[in-house]
Amino acid sequence: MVLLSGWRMASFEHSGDERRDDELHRVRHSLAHVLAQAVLDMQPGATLGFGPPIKDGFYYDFILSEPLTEADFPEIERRMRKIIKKGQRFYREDLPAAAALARIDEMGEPYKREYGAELLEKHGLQELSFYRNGPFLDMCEGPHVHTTKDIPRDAFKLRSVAGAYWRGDSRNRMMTRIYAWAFADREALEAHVERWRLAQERDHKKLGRELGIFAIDNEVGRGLPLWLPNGTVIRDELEKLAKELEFKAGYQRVATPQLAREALYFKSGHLPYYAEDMYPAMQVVESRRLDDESEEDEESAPGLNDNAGQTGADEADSPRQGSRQGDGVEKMAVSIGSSVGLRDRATLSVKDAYRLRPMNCPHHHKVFAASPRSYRELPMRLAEYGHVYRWEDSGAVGGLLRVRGMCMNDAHIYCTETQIKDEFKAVMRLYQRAYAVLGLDNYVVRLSRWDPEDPKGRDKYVDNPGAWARSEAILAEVLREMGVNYVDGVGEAAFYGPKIDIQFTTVTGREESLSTVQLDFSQPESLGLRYVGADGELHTPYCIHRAPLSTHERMVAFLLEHYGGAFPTWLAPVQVQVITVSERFDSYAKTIVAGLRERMVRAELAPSSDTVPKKIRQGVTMKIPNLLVVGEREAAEGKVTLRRYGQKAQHTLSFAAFQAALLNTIESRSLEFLLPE
RNA sequence: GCUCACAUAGCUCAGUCGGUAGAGCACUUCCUUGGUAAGGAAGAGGUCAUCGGUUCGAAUCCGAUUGUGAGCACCA
Repeated sequence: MVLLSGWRMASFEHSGDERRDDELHRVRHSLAHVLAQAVLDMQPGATLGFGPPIKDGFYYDFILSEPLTEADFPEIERRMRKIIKKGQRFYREDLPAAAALARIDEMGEPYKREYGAELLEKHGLQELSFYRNGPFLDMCEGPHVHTTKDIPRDAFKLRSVAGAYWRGDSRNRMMTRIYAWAFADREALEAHVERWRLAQERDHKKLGRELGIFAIDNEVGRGLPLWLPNGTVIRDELEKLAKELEFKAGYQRVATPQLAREALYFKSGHLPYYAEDMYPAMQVVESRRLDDESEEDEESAPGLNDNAGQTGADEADSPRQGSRQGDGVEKMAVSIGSSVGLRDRATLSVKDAYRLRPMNCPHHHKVFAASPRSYRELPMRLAEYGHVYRWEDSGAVGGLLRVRGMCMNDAHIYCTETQIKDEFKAVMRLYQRAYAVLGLDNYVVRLSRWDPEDPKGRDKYVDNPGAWARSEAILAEVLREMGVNYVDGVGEAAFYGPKIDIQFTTVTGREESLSTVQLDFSQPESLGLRYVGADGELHTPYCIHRAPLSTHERMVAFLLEHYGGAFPTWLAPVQVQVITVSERFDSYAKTIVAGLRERMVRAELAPSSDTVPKKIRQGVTMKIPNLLVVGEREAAEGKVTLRRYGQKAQHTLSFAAFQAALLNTIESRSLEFLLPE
């Protein structure tokens, strides 16, 4: 290896950042270069994007002439190991702006060129750094290992190939991204892969099928889950919990329809801001037969598609609307009324249009508006587990996490400005209580703010900078006063105001919002909500939107993964299963089951034709929390033998004692079974 | 929506070179009455996602569509 002038050995530089200087970080970053070298070796014309280290390894983005698939992984890995074995040294060179750009031009890397120019111009860098190892040259800020021999050859594994937009912007070209795991040694890699494999076992889609929680049928529709009996039990229990907590917190329940006329959604701001996320309109069409001789109304026939003309929606401006037509949206528009004989000579006009609701708030606002309100009624807290429907992108829909029809633990709190903080705190306490009951503690609180710099700003957020600043300050104050740690989420706000979101990570490593509390300074005004203040004047209330228990869909998905399907007794679809040692004890078992069911315990008798081990196995497979084994010993003395899920130790106790303990466990929603002293 | 992969029984999967479909579990019936993770036997169950093409012949090869998964973008 000839050391070019200007190049120095990589290991001499230090960035001063402790994490970045971390050895594993260097190894991962260097492996990304080794991967790129191997891929360029196989496809000499490939173009490079970014190739950074990530939390469990690294990736590299390419534009390839021939698609790579996972079938190519063994060959790529083989070449990578070969490169590592060569002991290529990493050399660094810093070039001043002009020379750096010339160097990138020589490299023929248009994406590196774009980024390099941006670093120099926007970020004001004076020079750019380059790294070379063997024949591979990359514009890169480092750091790297000293030589490829410093990279363990058996501690990385290519994971998956995926598409990713250049600079994370869907207007840009899609590149091919290769993800890989990488660790300090083989044991760490294998342990990680094993943890990852175990996590897949907890995937809610797998557990949901195995435990009979939900099913999705394509004839019903994508993202429209069917709740099976076991899943419906969990929903009912969650609703019961929410209703109790909300009743105690002074909420009132309401019930409102799942659709409304379009005009409501123009006023609320949903159609101007979120039309592309709503199901298409259901149009009420009026048809009138034409006489053969009078054809003057011919041009009004296209009115069937002329939704905008009727409603004022400027949907032509929505860039996504056009692309969705291929998705069958046009065909889904429903004609109500006289659709008979449309092929005959008839003229059509849209009389009215309805939309499935994407959110419950406009309906609740209308409940508020149903009668004149006084400040004495505030804060008014209106709650409903409301069904909403959203036209999620096809690529986003999956399992219970992203669905097109969902049921939300929703409520809207109407209050005065001075009440906002206390109400927000009360909501935060309510979700903290709910989470404590459910045993959830692995979440992150995010203050979701608007992004005034967002190029799509006007289309994405209500344009009222002063209100944004005030409301964001109130939320930050609430969090500070409550001593809640939170992360900043610029650009994560709702269109009508900032939010406090509770973020969870799924077993597959994806972060999703579970709960949300939002401050709305926009909708009450646009819907003309008013109350009479102490001063006798009309005022507009503030509105807090909140969903501590999320949607049933998302909450059950998280709970399935959180508990690994083994629900605490109060939530379990089957709380007790009775297993008889022989059919001779069926009548005793039936008495037990009937007694428990009389007290609303979800108890069942296992089928009697199976052997005891088989019945135990099935009960365990279904993750039933409490199995009761009864035979001669128990029947004679009115006892039961309790076998708790996941525990070898068993307890034989009188049925009366068991029942009392069980009812206590359920009543208190304990995560553990409360055995008698 | 985008990139890549995948689609065989309710579930998990096999199916060779293109020659007319297989296993285990689950299900049904019968036998077994068994004390802590699969007792035994028999039976039933498939338009190989859909549509089209190539071929004497397609689960198998090609194309389109739909769906699923991973990732990206999106996410009230």
